[in-house]
Amino acid sequence: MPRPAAQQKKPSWTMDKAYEPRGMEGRWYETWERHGWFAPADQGEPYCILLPPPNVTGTLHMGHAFQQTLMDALTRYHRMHGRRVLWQGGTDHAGIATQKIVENQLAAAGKTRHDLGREAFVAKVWEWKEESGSTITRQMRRLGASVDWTRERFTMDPGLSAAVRRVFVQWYRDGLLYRGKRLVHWDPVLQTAVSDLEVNNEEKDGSLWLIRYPAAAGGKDLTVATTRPETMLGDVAVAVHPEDERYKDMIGKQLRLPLTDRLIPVIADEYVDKEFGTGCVKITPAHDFNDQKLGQRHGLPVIGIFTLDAKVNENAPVQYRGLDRFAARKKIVADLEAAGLLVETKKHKLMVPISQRSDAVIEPMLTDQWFLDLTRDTQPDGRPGGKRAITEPALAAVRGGAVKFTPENWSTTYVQWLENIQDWCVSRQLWWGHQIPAWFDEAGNIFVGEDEADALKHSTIKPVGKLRQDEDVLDTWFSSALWPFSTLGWPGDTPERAKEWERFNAFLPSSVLITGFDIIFFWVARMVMATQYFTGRVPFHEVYINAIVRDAEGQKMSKSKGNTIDPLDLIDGIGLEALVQKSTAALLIPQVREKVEKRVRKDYPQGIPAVGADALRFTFAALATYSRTINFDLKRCEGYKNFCNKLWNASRYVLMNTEGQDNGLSGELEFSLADRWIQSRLSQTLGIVEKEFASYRFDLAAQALYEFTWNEFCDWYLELSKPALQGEGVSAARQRGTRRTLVTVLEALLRALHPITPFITEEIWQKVGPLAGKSGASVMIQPYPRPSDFKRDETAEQELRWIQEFILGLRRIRAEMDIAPGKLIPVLLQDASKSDRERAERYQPLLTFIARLENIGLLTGEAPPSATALLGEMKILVPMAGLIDMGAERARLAKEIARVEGEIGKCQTKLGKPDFVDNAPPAVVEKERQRLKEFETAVQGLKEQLKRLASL
RNA sequence: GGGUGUUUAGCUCAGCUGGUAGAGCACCGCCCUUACAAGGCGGGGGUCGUGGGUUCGAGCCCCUCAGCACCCACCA
Repeated sequence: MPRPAAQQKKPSWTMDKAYEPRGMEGRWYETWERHGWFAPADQGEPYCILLPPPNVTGTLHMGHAFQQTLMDALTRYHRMHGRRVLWQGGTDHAGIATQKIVENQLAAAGKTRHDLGREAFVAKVWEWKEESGSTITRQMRRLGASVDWTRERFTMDPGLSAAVRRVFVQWYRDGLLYRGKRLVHWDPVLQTAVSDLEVNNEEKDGSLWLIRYPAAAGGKDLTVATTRPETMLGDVAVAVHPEDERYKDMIGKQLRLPLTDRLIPVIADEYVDKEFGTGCVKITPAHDFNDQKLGQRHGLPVIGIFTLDAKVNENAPVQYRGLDRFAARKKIVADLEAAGLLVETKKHKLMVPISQRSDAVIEPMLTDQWFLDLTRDTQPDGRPGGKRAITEPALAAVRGGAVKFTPENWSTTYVQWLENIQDWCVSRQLWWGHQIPAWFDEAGNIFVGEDEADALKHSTIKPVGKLRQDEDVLDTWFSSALWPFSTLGWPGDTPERAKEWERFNAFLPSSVLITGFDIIFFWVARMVMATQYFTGRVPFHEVYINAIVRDAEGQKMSKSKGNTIDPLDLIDGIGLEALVQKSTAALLIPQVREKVEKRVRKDYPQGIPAVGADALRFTFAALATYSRTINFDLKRCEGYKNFCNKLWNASRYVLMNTEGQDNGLSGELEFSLADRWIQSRLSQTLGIVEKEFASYRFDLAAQALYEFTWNEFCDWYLELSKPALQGEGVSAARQRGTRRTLVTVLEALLRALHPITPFITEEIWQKVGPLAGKSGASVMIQPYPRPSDFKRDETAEQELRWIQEFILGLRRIRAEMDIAPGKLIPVLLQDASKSDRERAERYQPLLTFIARLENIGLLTGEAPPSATALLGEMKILVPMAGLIDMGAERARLAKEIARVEGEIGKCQTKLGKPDFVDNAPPAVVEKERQRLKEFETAVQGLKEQLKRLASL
């Protein structure tokens, strides 16, 4: 068959034969960024997403990549819908993490931060930040994240720091920030307080020691049970339950505290559980949260026995001083035993508080700290608005639906935490961070203000001597809590910043926050609290809680397990040796190294193939169900790379057939059935995508696009277009119609896929867009396709279903009868209805081409021995004449009959129940009857065929 | 102790208001057919964790139990 001239010549289309992501991705990203297309448009309804600012110390991990893929998909999707989109990016100064990195560098040189002094040390951290702080933002670019980098912020920027000071001062002046000597979670290694959220409780095997405390004067000795014998040096009482008959007579009497010369009272408190241990509890208010409360109730003294690095201090007998708390424990237990006071040592499982940052065991420690009041019902001076002024609005926002969680049940987690919240310890004994805007005079008076002058101005008292600024800095999350408004220029409602203020009004509240459940308390709740307090607005309308990324087996990814994957290694690929090297480089313990190496070699015998950013992104989208974990499987990722390749090759086909041709941009157009069908299917698909994007079901949106692309566009439409373009006797108008459909459907599909797979769609769109009559520099600034852009056509869908069944029936015969794919076969139609005959006539060229038929005939008279396919009541016969194996066909028919009879049985049972017929909606009953009828017709036809074959 | 999620094919998961159990991967055949072997065509495979209830009808709604996972709190 002669090809059109344009195809015979060297084709002008220039796409490589196989999809190759390397190269195109960097090129396109650079182009997008250079053109400023990530910046919000000047008009349109605002849409804003806040990037959870990654730590400047960080590198991109799978969790980031997943989360950012979803954010970018939404950003691009809404940008293409003509909205004024801001994806606000930036990084977090990450107090402890960052300070530790620089301290470790110093340690390598044998120095500590104290050798440098505060100013020089902080300067050094800034230096490090300028050098290394952009690693993660570079990596985000590789992923395609369309963050507006021109407005990137850092939590220690001057503007954000000003916001931090303003907030601190305002809360202080509103009576919600206070300083006090309180028991806090103390990290003895980092030597700073941490908040309750930064403490993990881990179950450990420990002991329960029973220790006898002798009676001082009369009465009996009491035996206490403790998991921390060393704290006995700070004991101030022994508590028993007031109703405990065993000890009632001892209440109010004195005991001799072993190893010391102190006398302590026996007190009664209902806090004590009679059933646990011995029913006698030693009370150490300085080093236990419960004991502290109890001590306060009873007006007991507080005796701290540890230094800030958790060594025994001068309050203890001299022989224990200077011992580390664990060494002290050993010695004390030994000494008690020697004194005959250790009654028993039992094995005991207990929860040990561990610092998230250093893995050190937390020591409750009495220190001066700043707290944000989240619990008091009234302010100290009785001013109005003090009734949980910060937390109540945050609860109301979620309860009232102003802030909506997806999946919805996370709101329960949020609400329950806020209902039981404790005051937030916001001060940290670090150098890297926002230094607290408070000053002390030499008499210890506190002056709070945005600067020293402001602090003095607002104070009613005269400072004594020189002022000295509080050495401490604020918890990193303090500035993170302000992110929704500090990044938009707050505080700054001044004329010279009018433009910025306009943005503030446009983008606060932001549209949706995408984040992990692990920081609902750390960050989400605190943003709601702070933003409402200072702006009167919620920070965002919706919170989408994304899943945690696990490995293919559902295991948590961790470096020491060796099951982490670097998203960049997926994008670029990595060889086995390089991967082994990289996975083990940071591991210090030889056994762990060995284990990890083994695992890597087993999991990735070939290393990791390069799949490109688009395939990785598509994988994330496809995995993004409402489930709370997703298992990342490399296999799945490779599958989506194949999808990209499929799209690539389909595009090559389209270009091959349309480039340099008359694609019907003008002139007479006639759309074939297939043309109308694929447009209808696309319309339907776009409807699903729209719905699923709106509900954050990225998996379903991705699935709809995947299935349309592969199962409908490629598997059917492209095949159906072949006879239309290559077949003989097809009118020019009709060929134009098909070419027009090829380019318009593909062009729209590329736009539809762009938010998920930005690079490949851009690369192809550059070629396909113009053919579809689109001008514009990039697909990313084109309008997103709408369902109404393509016509739904129910008739075309029905017609095409008939064609598909016709072809599928014949394919099955071909496959099961083992007829070569190229072999032309004759077909006879039996019991064809009028509409069957008309369809067969109308689509004869199409069917002949696709199913490789010799001809289609209508059966007149007796049927020859044939293989049979059913299409409704019609039988499609392939006469056997040398082609068909009779035994195989009999077996095939028998199998099919058995299947249909099974269905008939089910239908009959159902319809045989009066309950069903009488109670089910008539439409359902009718549908069931219809099904039964169809099955009966089918089975009858099949049986006839079987009988005919049997008689031969 | 309080809370949440989860249990569907060999594996990983969909199944949205109850009405004929699906996908990808893996597996088994046939095929290098000029868009694509990173592919095409065909096929096998599930009593939906257990026990009950509601309903004409339950993978889906209610209750029981069990397994798995996570969060918060915590008795020294």
